Amino acid sequence: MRLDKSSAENAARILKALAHPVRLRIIESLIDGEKCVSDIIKAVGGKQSITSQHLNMMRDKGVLSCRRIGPMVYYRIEKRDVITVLKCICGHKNRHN
Amino acid sequence: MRLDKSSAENAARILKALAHPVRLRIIESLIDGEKCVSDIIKAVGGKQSITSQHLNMMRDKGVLSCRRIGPMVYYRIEKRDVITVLKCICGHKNRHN
DNA sequence: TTAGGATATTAGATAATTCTAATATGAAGG
DNA sequence: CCTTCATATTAGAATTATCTAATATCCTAA
Repeated sequence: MRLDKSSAENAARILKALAHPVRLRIIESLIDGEKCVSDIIKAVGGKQSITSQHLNMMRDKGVLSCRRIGPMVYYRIEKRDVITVLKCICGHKNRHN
Repeated sequence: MRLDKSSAENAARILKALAHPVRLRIIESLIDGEKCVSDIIKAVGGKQSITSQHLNMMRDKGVLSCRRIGPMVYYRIEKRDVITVLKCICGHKNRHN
């Protein structure tokens, strides 16, 4: 795999962008396609401001991207690998490894 | 996928356990089998105390496990999924998504 | 042009991580 | 017993993440 210092930092940055329960749920809600912010808020059930901050953070890290259509902003998953990561980690609620 | 609040928290906990460059490198160094602490330290090139703290932290979260043989403690990957996560995230140094 | 809905930004408080340096423990040989 | 090598633990400082609440922006219809 050859994980030199800077690739490790890069990978860690992406993983940090995922490592929050609300952010994971946001990603899950976007698996089947883009959604506008208010729909994301409904899906994850959080406050507007916090959700917006999480969205912004993930966009910064390249995990999500967005486009505006009229007054709404639609977010979608840009780094599709995170879906694999999510599925891989979530298959393990009750298993031991 | 059905990511309820508590599964999301669980998944986030594991991802947090991975989301650090040194910890990723520790995991990489353990892919091909268990290693004692001093060999891990050599492999990742960090300080003894910090490496020990990271090892301990990942053991706490169930990512690693260890056994003592004489004066040495051997760590190994307990949650093999993290290898998939690592490979999946690391394949993307230069790709755009 | 202004009002309202949709989203973003900000500042500051609180909490969690990470690092540092020092000290502690544990095993084994002499 | 002591010493030494291997590892763990600790306390506190420094950094970074998160939440809160308030305010700002952006778009569109009237």
